[in-house]
Amino acid sequence: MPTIKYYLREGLLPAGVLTSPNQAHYDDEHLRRLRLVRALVDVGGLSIASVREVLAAVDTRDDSLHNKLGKVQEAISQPGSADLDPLAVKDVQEFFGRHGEDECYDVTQSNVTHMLAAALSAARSVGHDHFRQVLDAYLEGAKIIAQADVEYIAQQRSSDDVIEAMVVGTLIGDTVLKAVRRLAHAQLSRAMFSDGPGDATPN
Amino acid sequence: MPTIKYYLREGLLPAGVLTSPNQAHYDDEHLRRLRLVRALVDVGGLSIASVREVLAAVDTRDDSLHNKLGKVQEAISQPGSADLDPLAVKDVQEFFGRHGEDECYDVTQSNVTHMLAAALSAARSVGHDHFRQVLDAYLEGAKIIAQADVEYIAQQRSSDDVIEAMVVGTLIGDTVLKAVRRLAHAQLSRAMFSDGPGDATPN
DNA sequence: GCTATCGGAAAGGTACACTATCCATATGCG
DNA sequence: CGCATATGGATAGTGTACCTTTCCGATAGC
Repeated sequence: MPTIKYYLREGLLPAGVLTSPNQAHYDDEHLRRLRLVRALVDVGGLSIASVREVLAAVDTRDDSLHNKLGKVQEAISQPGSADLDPLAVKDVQEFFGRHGEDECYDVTQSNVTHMLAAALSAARSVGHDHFRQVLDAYLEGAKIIAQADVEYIAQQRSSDDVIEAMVVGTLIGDTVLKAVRRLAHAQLSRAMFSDGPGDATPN
Repeated sequence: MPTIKYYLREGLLPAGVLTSPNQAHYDDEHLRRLRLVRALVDVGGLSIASVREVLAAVDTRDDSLHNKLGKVQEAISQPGSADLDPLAVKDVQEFFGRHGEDECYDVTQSNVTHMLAAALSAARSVGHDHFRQVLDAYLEGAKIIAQADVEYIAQQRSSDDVIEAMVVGTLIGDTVLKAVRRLAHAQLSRAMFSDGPGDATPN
């Protein structure tokens, strides 16, 4: 309960309707919003400041759906470290060139591309400059996943629901994907290294 | 430099060889380890405590490679919130049943399955109980991605390098995948909603 | 009229990741 | 030899983020 007061103070939740100077009314929409905030913080790992940004983007009224989706995507994608290895930036540009994306993004401009470059930069710094080899396969897998995401989002009725489903699907999807990818790793590791059953328990 | 001292204190870096009471020697291995720690913290988003755990698992000597990989995977997979929606647990079990994984994992036992259940639980709590629809497609995409990961890891020479590549590839790969998935989202959104060029810039 | 509760504001607390200071030793330079 | 500087090791302090507690005045309900 004190946490709710805190979120109200931070502007993450809209104030309730004051029925009297000391009585505010909160409806289901408030509860829904609260749970969304908790999901963003707990599962999405977003900071309070990021959540505020996301909600602001979600609540924007006057914009095309595509643009709004883009803005929300930026808000839910926090950039990595500030200083990038120029070689990593080049890796990203080459990757974009390979897939005809070079005209749509400026690597240093968007949070998403910055995230990608920061990750490859980090890989380079620990001696894994060949990690970029996996990029094409990642995109191939990501396309399948994104297709499912889009299909899921397309089930929503209102465009407000589309936006919210996009936020939830992207952030919770990140975690789901993390877990599923690890399951796939374990499956492959089992297939490759395990001589028989019995030593595949994770503990 | 003060940070290095801090990491030494916290046991994240091995102490240097004391050539004299006030002079310690650090070699390339120390530097490599330091960069690994930085990558885990900065890109992987791991806490200092988690990094310590991961390094302990990495430095374990007496274990089969497969088991060691399993232990390291647990260490780099922090579980979600403690209380899970039982329905979400059932979702995960059904998912496992569908893919013949039901014998290999106890949902509440492993960090990875817990992560998955926590994410689906969060989805349910915000009214997206149908998000589990995407699971099968996620696995399909994840298999392609995991295949690339395994191929990358298999390039390593020593089994120590395999373990390290697995840590780096998994954690940095998480971020890379996050970014690539968002790119795929944008691509699809562009294809679906954009009437023409010009409004596809993220800013 | 009396108590319990609520909204709102301000101060306090906790956890984490550093960072700064101190001190004794000891090395390198003149 | 003597002295400034640097180093390892320990202790204490800093900054940030996310809550939590406390207080206050007003009112709702009995």
